This record gives sequence, structure tokens and C-alpha cells, in this order.
Amino acid sequence: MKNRNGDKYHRIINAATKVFAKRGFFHAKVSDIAKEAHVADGTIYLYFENKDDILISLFEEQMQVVLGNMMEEISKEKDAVKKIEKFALTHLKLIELNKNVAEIIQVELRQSSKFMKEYKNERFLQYLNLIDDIIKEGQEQGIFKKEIIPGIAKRAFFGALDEMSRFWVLSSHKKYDIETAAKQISGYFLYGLVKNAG
Amino acid sequence: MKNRNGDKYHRIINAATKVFAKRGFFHAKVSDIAKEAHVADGTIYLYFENKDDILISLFEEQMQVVLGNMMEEISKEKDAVKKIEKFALTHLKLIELNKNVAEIIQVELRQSSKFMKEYKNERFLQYLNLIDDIIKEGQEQGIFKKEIIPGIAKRAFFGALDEMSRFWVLSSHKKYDIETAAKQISGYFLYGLVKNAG
Amino acid sequence: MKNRNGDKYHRIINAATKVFAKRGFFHAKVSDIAKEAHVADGTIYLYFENKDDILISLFEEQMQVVLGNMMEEISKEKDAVKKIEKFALTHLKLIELNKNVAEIIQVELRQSSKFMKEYKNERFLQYLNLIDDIIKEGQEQGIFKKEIIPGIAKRAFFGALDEMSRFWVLSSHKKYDIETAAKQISGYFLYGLVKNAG
Amino acid sequence: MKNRNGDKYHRIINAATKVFAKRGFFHAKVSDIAKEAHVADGTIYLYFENKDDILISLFEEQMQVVLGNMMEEISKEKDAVKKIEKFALTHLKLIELNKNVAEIIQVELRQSSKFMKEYKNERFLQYLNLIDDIIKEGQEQGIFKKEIIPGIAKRAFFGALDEMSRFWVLSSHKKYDIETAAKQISGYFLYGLVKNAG
DNA sequence: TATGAATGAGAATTCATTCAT
DNA sequence: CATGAATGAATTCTCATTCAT
Repeated sequence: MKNRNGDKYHRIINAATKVFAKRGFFHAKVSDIAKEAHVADGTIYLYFENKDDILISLFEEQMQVVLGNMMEEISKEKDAVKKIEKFALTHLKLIELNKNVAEIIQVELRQSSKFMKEYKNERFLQYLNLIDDIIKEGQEQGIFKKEIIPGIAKRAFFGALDEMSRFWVLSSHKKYDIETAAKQISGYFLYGLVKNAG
Repeated sequence: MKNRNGDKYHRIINAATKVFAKRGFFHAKVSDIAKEAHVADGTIYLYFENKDDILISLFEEQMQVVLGNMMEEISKEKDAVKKIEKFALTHLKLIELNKNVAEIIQVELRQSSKFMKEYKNERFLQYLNLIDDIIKEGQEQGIFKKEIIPGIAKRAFFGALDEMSRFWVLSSHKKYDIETAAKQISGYFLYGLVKNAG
Repeated sequence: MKNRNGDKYHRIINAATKVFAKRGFFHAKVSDIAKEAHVADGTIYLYFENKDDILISLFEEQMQVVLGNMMEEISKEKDAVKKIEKFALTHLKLIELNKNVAEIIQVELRQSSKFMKEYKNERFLQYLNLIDDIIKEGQEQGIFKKEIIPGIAKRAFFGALDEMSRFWVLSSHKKYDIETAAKQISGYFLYGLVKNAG
Repeated sequence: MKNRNGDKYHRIINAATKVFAKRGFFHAKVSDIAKEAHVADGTIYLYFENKDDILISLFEEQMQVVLGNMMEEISKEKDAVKKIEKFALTHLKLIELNKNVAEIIQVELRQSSKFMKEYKNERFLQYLNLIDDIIKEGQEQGIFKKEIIPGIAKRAFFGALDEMSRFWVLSSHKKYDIETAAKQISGYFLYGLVKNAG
């Protein structure tokens, strides 16, 4: 069993985050990660099964943090509407906070059907289900329409935020600020584009 | 100069579509594409610069068709609301129609920093701008709220549809049918989740 | 049997001379020669066995001309001393006259042990033997020292001229003019470096 | 950074010497060199940049030795005439001592426009300048004619020796022994072919 | 634990040559 | 005779992973 604690483990994760973001997973060399982490090539394999495992571990580690942050932020709000708004804002802020990680998750992890198909992405599903919970809650509270299918809505909402992040991650500059984008996107979902809708 | 017409060119494109969808771009071997297309390895290079060029060409070819179809479908509707609904339905139908192509575009091309950064993705931007146009039209018609920022809304709407497609592409079965999903997603955007919104 | 006459044969030889001089034999592509000669790739093979054969034929053709010129020039002189001087001058002039051919013979044909070992280089030996003949003649006339071994001297003299040519062929500019170089080199061989020698 | 010391580096150099001499540079496979050196293919690239680098390194290594030997031998003689004689003898002896290396330098390296043009052949120029120095010294001592141009003479003398070596390297047997050939060639240069010259 | 030299499988691409037209 | 599209063999170099120290 690999040692998941200790200084070196996190040094390697952080080094990998830099290198993957810079070169992309396929073009990143394990030896570059080792160099960045100031360990020997072979040392990597005391902490990770293989190169894939570095990427997955990186993702798991980061999602753990993101999940925790998001749950904490959402729990501060009681109202489902506020929760949706808070989710959008927090998501985009988290992306902004760690662009490297965001880029890797966006670009590398989802890139490969290998990862998306073979790796049962539990953390991501948990993250999505935070939205699911909010929607169901809203429906139970009688705030959200009962005909909304949460399984679809959660993906639609996440997809909307995610596409925005991708745009930011891949462009060098942001045309719109985070608060505006979050407000807009949660606005569409909550109240629609149509005037006097309902 | 590469020969972009003729039988072989399309045989290779089609073979590549299959192989990329199955193995992923990086793990796909040019020789496998050749085998699938029933041509010699070297023949590939009479029609394409290199492996990257196959992927880009595949994308360009397909987007041309998709763009055409989408424009035709949308032009049938006059009302901005109907156009949004039609866009959602048509998008999901097109994905359904050619899962392999969808998977490649989803997973290999759009996600890859290599391609997304270095390759100025004109067709994709054109596709997004179809949404932009509808929203502006809706605003001009006084149907859509004027505070909507089309540049954000187009990405949010596309992202929502796209995440749904990814889900379908990567899962083996569809939990919801296309019409339902399209109706739901366009519904969120048009009228919001909130009861009596507006 | 390949057709060794006709317009196309010489067009190809000339095209190959250009292309080999520019790219080197190994890096020259048959298709480039074809393009330069304004014939189809396949047409080359109606006139030559293969790529090697082009090089050998080119050499044979050129050496035929060079041999003829040299024999004619030498025959104009009666005196062995004058003949040596004439040989040096003519050799360097011929090199100068056709730098491309010279470069190929220098660089490509002799480069490969393949050619030098397997290809019995008759023309070259004939060329060397012109020197041999002059030396023997000089010895018979009592002008040249009888202890000179013509088999060694011919190579030494040729080598001296050849090294000078290589220097010219590979540098872009000539530091010394042809007449000076020829006079110097034949001078060394005829009279030596040592003052009051003999 | 490549490791230029140690056992493996020289094992690879020696293996390459054999393989290049046998097959010629272009036809030599890196994997053959690896096999001959009893290392893995990849190991070659821990010690050399690429295949070209093996050839260049081989040349540099050998020229270092040859230059050293030649300088030592020449320094033993005080007289310019003796030095010329010693140069000729030593050159041919060194060639004889390592035929493989000689063949590679003769055939592969010096002949290749690729290497001769792109690779600034410092060692070779240093070697040539040993002759230059002797000639100038002889002129200063009043032994050699002052009208001799050392820049031409050094090439002529080297060329003469070199052509003799090429002949030996490419033939399987030697018609003349080294001492005779050296004596003859230095004799031509020192005293000329002509009787009672000077 | 840690190292890093060594391994060797693996794949894209080139281009001389062929042959159906 | 001429063409040029098609072939497919052939080879360098990379880099994840191992293992002796």
C-alpha cells in the first residue's frame, strides 16, 4: 500500500499539478514531476502506483477540498434559491482560486475516455448531488416547480457553470467578473430568460 | 497538397472516427486507422498532414454538417422561445445520431488544451453564436429580459446541453429520453426553476 | 534494359545533379528529382534501376566527359613537367566549372563504403592512371627520378589536388585563385619544398 | 546532461566504431550499436543526443588521441624536413593502427556534406595546422622556399597522405609498406619528382 | 525509504518502388 | 512510353517503470 501521508506525497501532488497544467497529462514526464518535487524519479513510485494514479489522486485530493468548501458554503444558506446562487458563486470562485487544478480537471481528467469510463468518479458525483439535493429541497419547500427532474437539472446547472469555467481556463483573460457571471447563470436557472415567466 | 475529396479521404475520416471513439486520440494508432479504412499506413499521409490533422479534419467536417443542420432547423422557427427549444432538441438529436463523433468532440477535441489552445476553433464559435443570435433576437423582440448578457447565456445554455450529452456519451444507457431532456433544459433557461418566477 | 539515350535520360541526370548537390544523396528524394526533371516519379524507373543507379550513372557520365577533356589537354603537352602542370590546372578548372558535379563526386559517391567497395570504380582508376602514365613517361625521358613509385605518386598527386577541391567545394569562397593553387601544387610535386633540392 | 565518462560511454563509442565501419553511418542502426555494446537501445540516449552525436563524439575522441600522438612525435624532431617526414610516417601508422576509425573518418565524416558543412571541424583544422606550423618554421629557418603558400601546401600534403590512406582503407591489402609510402610521399613534397630540381 | 541509471516496448512517419491505367 | 496514387517496410527516439544499491 502506498503511503498517502507525509511531506513527499503532497510535494509530488503539487509538483504534478504544475507540470500537468503546463504540459498536459500526456506530455508531462514523470521525471519532470520528480524534478519539480525535488525527489528522485523512483520515489514517485513509492507514493503512486503509476502516472495515471498521480492524476486520479490529484483529482481526489482536490475534490475533497472543493466538496468540503462547497458543503460548508451551502449550509450557510437556508433558502433553496439562495443555495443555488451560492453554489454558482462558490463554484466559480473555487475555479478562480486554483486555475491549475481547474485546468487539469477540465482538460486532462475529462479528456480521456480512459479516465471517464474506467474510473468511477465518485467525488464528482457527490459534487453533482449537492445540486440535486438543493433542487429536491426547493421542490419540497414548494419553491421550485415540481415538474423539474433533478437528475437533469443538476447536470444542466453544473454544465452551465462548467462551460463558463472552461472558457475562463482556456482564455487568458476574463471578460466578465465572477459575481456577474454567477449572478447571471443562477438567474437563468432560477427565473429564466423570458420576461414575466413562471 | 493534400487531396480532400474522393473515396479514400472519407474512408479514413470514418475509420478514424471509429478508432478515436474506441481508444481515445492518444491511444489510437495510425496503423489501426489505416487497417480500419483498408488502406496502407502511408496512404493516410497522402490525405492528412499527421495524426493531429486527422482529428482536426474530422472535427471540421462534422461541424460543417452540424452547423448546417442546426441553422436550417432554427430558421424554421420565428419565435425566439421556439428557437431555443428547437436548438436544445436538435443539439441532443444530433449527438444521438452520431455518438462516435460526439464522443470525440466532447472528449478528445474540446477537452484537449493542445487543440483548444493552439487550434482556433472557428466552427465551434460559430455554433455558439447561433445561440447568441437567438438571445439577442429575443431581447430585441422584447421577449427576453434585457439584463441577460448573451455572451454568458450562450455558454451557459450550451454548457447545459453539453453536460447532458457528455453524460449520455459516457454512460451506456440513457435514463431520460431526448425530448424530455431537451424540454427540461430549454424549460429551465426560458422559465427558470422557480414557481411564478419573472 | 534501360533506355540510356533521349531527352528524358539527360534531364533526369541533370535534375539529380542539382538535387544531390543540394540535399545529399541520402536525403535527396526520388520524387524531388522527378519534379526537377518535370517527369513523373515512375518515369525515373524507366531510365534507371534505382536511386543508386542514378548516382552511379551520373558519375559515369561526368567522368567520361572529364576524362575526355583531361586527355585532350594533356596530349597538347609533350614534356612530362608541363603535363603535370597542365593536369593540376585542368583538374581544378574542371572542378570549378561544375561545382555541383564535383560536390557529388567528392561528397556523395565516395561517402559510402557501399559505393567505394562494391562499385568497381573504373573511370576513376582510368583518371588516376593518366597521372601514372605521365610519371612513367617522365621517368623514361630521364626527367623524373627513377626511384619514384608511380602507383604511390599518382595517388599523392591526385590526393593533393582533391583535398584542395574539397576545401573549395565545402567552403563558400576561394582564398586562392585556381592558377595560383595549380601552380603551387604542381610546384611542390615537381620541385619540392626544400630550397636547392634535387 | 550527458555522461561522457565511465564504462558505458566508451563501450558505445567502440561498438559504434565497429558498426559504422561495417555498415556505413546511414545504414547503421542504433539498435545494432546497442546490441554490439551490450546495452539497451535507450541507454544510448543517456550518453548521446542522437545518432549524429555518436559519430561526432567518436571523431572528437579519436582526433584528440591522434592530435596528441602527432604533436608528441613531431616535437621530437627539430628539423623541418625531419618533421615533415615524421608527420607522413606517423599519419600512416596511426591510420594503420585503427583501420575502423580511419574508415569512418575517411568515408563517413569527412565526406558528408552534412557534417562537413554544419559541424565546425575544429580538431581537423588543428591537425592540418600542425603541417602549416612545420612549413612556416621551415621557411623561417631558410630551409623551405619562401614562395610556398602554407595554406595550400598543408592541404596538398594532407591530401596526398589522405588519399593513400583511403586507398588502404578501401582496399583489402596493402601493395606498399608504410615506411615506403611515407618516405615516398614526404620525398615528393620535400624534393620533388624532378631530377636535380631546386 | 530513497535513488537514478538502465531498460525496452512502442509508434509516427518517410519514401523508394510498383503497377494499373 | 508515361503517369502518380498507393504501398508498407523500416527505424529513431521517448519515457514509464524497475531494481540494485
